[in-house]
Order: sequence, then C-alpha cells, then structure tokens
Amino acid sequence: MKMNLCPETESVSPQKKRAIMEELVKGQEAATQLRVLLHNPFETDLSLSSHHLIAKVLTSFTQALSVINSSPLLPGSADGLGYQNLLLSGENGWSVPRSSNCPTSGDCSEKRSQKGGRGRYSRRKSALTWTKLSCTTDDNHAWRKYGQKEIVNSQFPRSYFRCSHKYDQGCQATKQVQRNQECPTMYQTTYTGIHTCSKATHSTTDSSNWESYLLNSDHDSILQDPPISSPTLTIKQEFLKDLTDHKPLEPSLLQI
DNA sequence: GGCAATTGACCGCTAGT
DNA sequence: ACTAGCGGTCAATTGCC
Repeated sequence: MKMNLCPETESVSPQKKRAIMEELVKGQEAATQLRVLLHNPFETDLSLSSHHLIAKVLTSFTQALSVINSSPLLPGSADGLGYQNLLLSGENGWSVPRSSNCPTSGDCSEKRSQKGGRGRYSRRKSALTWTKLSCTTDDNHAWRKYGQKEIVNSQFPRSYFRCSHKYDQGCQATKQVQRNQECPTMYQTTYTGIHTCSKATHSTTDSSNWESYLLNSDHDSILQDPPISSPTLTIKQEFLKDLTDHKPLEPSLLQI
C-alpha cells in the first residue's frame, strides 16, 4: 500500500516509519477483505462482518495516525504539519491552514488559527462526506462547476462542483476540489452526498481500482460508499465518527 | 442559442466580546 | 445578544462551441 504522501515525509524515524507501515498494511488487509466481502457477499466467510472489517480499517488508520502524531519532529515543521494535515485534515476534512503558509509571520490571521478562529467553521453537513487525495480531479461522474473561492491562508482557490444531474435527476452529490498545498500536483477532493443519478460519464480514469468501482454509479445495486480502501483516501472525521459511534449512516450504506 | 465557467454578492454558521 | 469573519451557494455575466 503506497500512500500518496509527499517526499518530505521520508525522514521520519525508521522505527516509526515501520510502525506506521505495519498499521497501514493491517488496514489494507482489512480493506481488501472488505472488498472481497462486497464483491462476493454470499461466498465469503460470514464471520467477517463488514462492520468488523470497517472497524479494523479504522483502528489501523487510527493507530497509524497516533504514531504520526506522537512524532515530536516531523521534519521541518512545515513539512511535518503538511503531513499531518494530509491525513488528519481539519474538522471538515480540509487541511487547516497553518502559519507555515504565511511566510511573513504574524500576519495571515495566525492568532485566529491558533484558537480555531472566528468564522472558521465546518458547515454542518447532513450528507456523508469523504476526502480523496489524487493527482487528478477526474472521476466517473459529470460535474458542473458552480463556484470558486479563495480560502484564507490557502495558497490555492477551492472549486465547488455539483452533479450535472442535480436538476434533471435530483442528484445531491457535490464535491470540492482544492490543490494540495504541500504537493501542488495533487488535488484534494471532498465529496459530499452520494450520487443518486443513474447516468455517469465514463471519462478516462483509473477506473480499474476499487475506488472508482464504488464511485461508479452504474453499480447502482452496489454500496456507494466512500472508497474506504483507497490508498489515497483520507476519510473524513465525520465519517469516522459516524462509524465509530455506530450511528446509523445513510441507511442504505451499511446494509451489506 | 445553449451550455458551462467565472465571479461578485449574499447568507448561514461559528467564535469572540 | 451582538458582531466579525469565513465558507458555501446563488445568480448574473461572460465566453466558447
């Protein structure tokens, strides 16, 4: 499992690196089992419930993150923060801007950032959201751009997309795309809501992978869940919380 | 002409006072 | 409770086919 992390992160101590890798490998294995379970719901070992596997994935990620967070020195503060931002994300799944993005210290609302900041909020979303980090913004769906905003302390603007079938089919899916600050060649895409439309464009993507398999709305009968096993995925905190609290997600999501 | 992107304005949410 | 500030969305305008 190769995480799409920036090269800067490579100077983490070897032991922690190994610990992180072990946890991520565990998570990958659990995710793989989950994939098998989803592909062959009737042929797999029934003792492996989806809930159990999801819990395993999340536990592995949590362990990996705690190892990361326990690192007092992630190389070159800015890089380290970037690494954490990449994985932990802010409350709303986006990297919380840090002072490292403001070369001229003391400016750029740094004081606000330290306390969370007035007005810095994550709009409550009733719909499921998840974040994906990828070198492309392309997926198997047709999107219509409806807005773009400069984000405070963020080097790149954020673009807002809604499903092209919002009005003809009432599809509520939206996504936000923002270039990653640490790796400008990467795009951080936050998906909100699930495609209920029946049409999807079939543009060229890495559609052979699990992620696009799940995102492809042609698989209407398939769980359109966040691509849990995607190596480039950052699962949103909200989603994690939903899972760990065993709160009912979208009713249709976990009925495997 | 139709569709999609752009962009300024507005609104809602959150936190400080 | 009020206010400031930010993020998200709307809608008019612009550009492209």
